[in-house]
Amino acid sequence: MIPKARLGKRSPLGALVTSTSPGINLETGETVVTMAVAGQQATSRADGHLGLKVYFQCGRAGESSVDHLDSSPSPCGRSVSSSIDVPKRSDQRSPHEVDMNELMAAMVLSSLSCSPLLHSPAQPDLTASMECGGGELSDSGYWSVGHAHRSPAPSPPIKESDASPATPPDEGVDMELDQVLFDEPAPRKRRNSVKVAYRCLWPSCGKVLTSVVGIKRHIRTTHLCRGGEHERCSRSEEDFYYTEINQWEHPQQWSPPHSGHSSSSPASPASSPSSPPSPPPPSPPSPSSPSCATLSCSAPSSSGSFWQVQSEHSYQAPPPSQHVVSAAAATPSCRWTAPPTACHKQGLSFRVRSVSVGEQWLQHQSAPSRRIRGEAKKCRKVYGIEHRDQWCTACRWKKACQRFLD
DNA sequence: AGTGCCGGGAA
DNA sequence: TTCCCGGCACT
Repeated sequence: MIPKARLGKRSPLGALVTSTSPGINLETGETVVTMAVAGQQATSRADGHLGLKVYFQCGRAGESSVDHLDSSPSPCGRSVSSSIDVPKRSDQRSPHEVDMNELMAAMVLSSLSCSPLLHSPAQPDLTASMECGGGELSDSGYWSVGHAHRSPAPSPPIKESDASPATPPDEGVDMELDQVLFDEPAPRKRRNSVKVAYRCLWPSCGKVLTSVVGIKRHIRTTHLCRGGEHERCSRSEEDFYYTEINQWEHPQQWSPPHSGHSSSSPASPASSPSSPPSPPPPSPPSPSSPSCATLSCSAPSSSGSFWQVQSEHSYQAPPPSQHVVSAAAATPSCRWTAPPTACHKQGLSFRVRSVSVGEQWLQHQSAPSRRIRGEAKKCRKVYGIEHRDQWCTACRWKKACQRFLD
């Protein structure tokens, strides 16, 4: 869900950035996955159990319309559309084969839509696509390699109820935006230099595993569904309870889970997102519950990308003469709180919150361009509008107050 | 609605 | 450069 209020009038990419979530055509039963990134749009349509088609289209988002395979080529000269038609096998395909087709489609989609530098076969889109397609393969085992070595955080769980277009957790898009907006080649870099592990966030657990499958299974079996009575929670809730941790090649940059700095680690019960001693098992996120959706979508993944992104609010940059509050040195109690938490430090008011990459993008949209509203009294408040002549010059000119600095 | 202040225009 | 203000962001 993109809050329209703070998205800004225009995208820094110069184009309307949209991201539609996978939807299911009720008439045809198709699963349609559409991505639109900065003028590129890709649509993946998985024909349920009949076949799989991937549509990819480059062109302006505004003028593009998805070309179906059997339609004539796009009349738009700037649009290049291509499609990959996976041979149909309508006769009793196992779910495994369906998933493999979706996997292939997602791989093709990823290779087409991502920048040439992103050539890893295990793209975050895979996860999104797979899960959007209705089949999460993580339990089958062969996904674990891709998950274990991909750099982005595990994709938020996309439930069947997430077919609503309101919440597109398209991490592929977000990653692209992330790179574009932050001018940061980090994800690409991390791909080569980071090992990924997954840590259980269950209070007083902190188990670290190297694969999503493993950590999910651990959570599901150990914490959530002891005995596996609920099939449902095994599909949805374990994502809440693990986080991705990046182990950099430089060993000193990654502290073990139970090191002395564990107070800042998500495994600490006191600082974990589900810090209450007995965290109520979060109900499966539903589109009708924004807070739940935000939490569920952001908590698992943002924890993983947390280390890279959480201090990038440029408006938090201290004045030249002041100290630097680094992300790593932030108050631990503020770092791992899922709900928005305000930290006040030496007059600086800033928020540290676990957010998804998309949310971070939104924050970066608004944050750098406008300084945070100061809490100090301003000339207007002190002197009142009737004594405007006593205001500082900046206040008189409706500029940032120079007299009562924050 | 009130406030802070960015961006931009006029002098 | 100085001064002013429209309008957005935020509370």
